[in-house]
Amino acid sequence: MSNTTGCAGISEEGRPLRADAQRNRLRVLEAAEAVFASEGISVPVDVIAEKAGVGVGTLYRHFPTKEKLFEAILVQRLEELVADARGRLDSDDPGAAFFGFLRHLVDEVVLKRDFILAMSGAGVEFEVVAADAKEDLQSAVADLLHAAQAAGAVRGDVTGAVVLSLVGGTCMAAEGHHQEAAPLDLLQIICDGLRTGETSS
Amino acid sequence: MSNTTGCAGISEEGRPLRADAQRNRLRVLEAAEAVFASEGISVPVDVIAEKAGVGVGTLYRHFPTKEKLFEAILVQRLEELVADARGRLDSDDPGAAFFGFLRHLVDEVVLKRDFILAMSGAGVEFEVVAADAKEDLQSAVADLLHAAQAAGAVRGDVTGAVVLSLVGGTCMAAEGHHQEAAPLDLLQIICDGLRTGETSS
DNA sequence: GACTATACGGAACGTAGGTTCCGTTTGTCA
DNA sequence: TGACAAACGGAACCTACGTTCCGTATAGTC
Repeated sequence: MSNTTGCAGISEEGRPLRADAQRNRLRVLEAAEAVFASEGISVPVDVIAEKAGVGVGTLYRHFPTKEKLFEAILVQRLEELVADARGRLDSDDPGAAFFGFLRHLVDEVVLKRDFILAMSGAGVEFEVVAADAKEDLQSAVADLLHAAQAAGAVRGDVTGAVVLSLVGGTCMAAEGHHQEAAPLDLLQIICDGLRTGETSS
Repeated sequence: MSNTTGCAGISEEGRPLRADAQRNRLRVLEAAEAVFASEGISVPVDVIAEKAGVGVGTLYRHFPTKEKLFEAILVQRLEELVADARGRLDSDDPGAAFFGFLRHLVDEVVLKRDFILAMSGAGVEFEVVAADAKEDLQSAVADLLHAAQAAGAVRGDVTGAVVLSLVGGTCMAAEGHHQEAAPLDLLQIICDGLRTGETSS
């Protein structure tokens, strides 16, 4: 909600941004998105600045902190995911909608290595608080889940948090053991586990 | 195999260690184990040294590098796990043996936050090569898995790598979303997914 | 075209953490 | 007990990285 990405054109205090500033802000965001996705959150800011074709000073003019920059990207991504999830809510096959979204989620996260790491606080130092956006995602997933449960496509004893953890874990695992286990294979098993009737032994 | 832990008593070149050196080496290992487990791999070495009651110089006398120190611990843990897995191999209920080991694995890893992180290369900078030990674990898990599959307790289309990734992911996920999703709940679902007959849609 | 607020670049700063160095201490052996 | 190699401690060093500062460049406006 809180204009973190800046809606590209207006500065923090309402003053309109100069044209070059607007351009650079965008460049930084794009570069950061690409670099974070491919290298992870721990890339030095210089790398981002260079890729964006600006100096670090410029980067810091737009984002007070590396963490804030990352948060801006994170929020944007989470919002996209939420939109996607909401779009599936009025499907007439809630089970397919739910599992389809999980697949989408995994695809997305695997492509953008960075942000699961952040969401799970793996980077340790990063305690990003894109809290609003995160909660939105959680509630959207919970909605999908409940619909799927109501339709009998998913066991009743799981929560949205559990689902998100499972998917997150999958992505993180896939991240590490590079080729060995394809993320979608892992997801398949999890989905099967979610489908099963209640807990066995 | 390759005496990374040092068998406490003999130095790299075969010379016997002085009594105090022997003692300190052990203290460092113990302190490191505890600290890595509770704080993660990124704790400063000073912390470990302090906890061990030695200076950093001493620490470095025994382990040429922070990474090597960690590797020593890692190898030890992996060996324990392998032993545990092997001990379950001659059970007369291969399914229970397999799932029991997974549960043990999760318990262990959750307690020692550090080493899944390392195994999955999440720390980014850490590219620990406890390769031998890791392969041992993989093969032990594969053995358990195959027995369970032969007994019809586990679906046939999964590999040891997949299982390890799933379990690893579970632990990492549980690590992040602290209370929200208990690791054993997550594991339960994964186990159910592994039990199911072959892949559905 | 001139003026000024805005923005830029990148050198410089501060800190954190891994590693090394070396003067001091201590175990071992005769 | 004396001598000496082995080991110790921790200050100092070095590098990496986030962040700040300030002199320079430039978009917007009259």
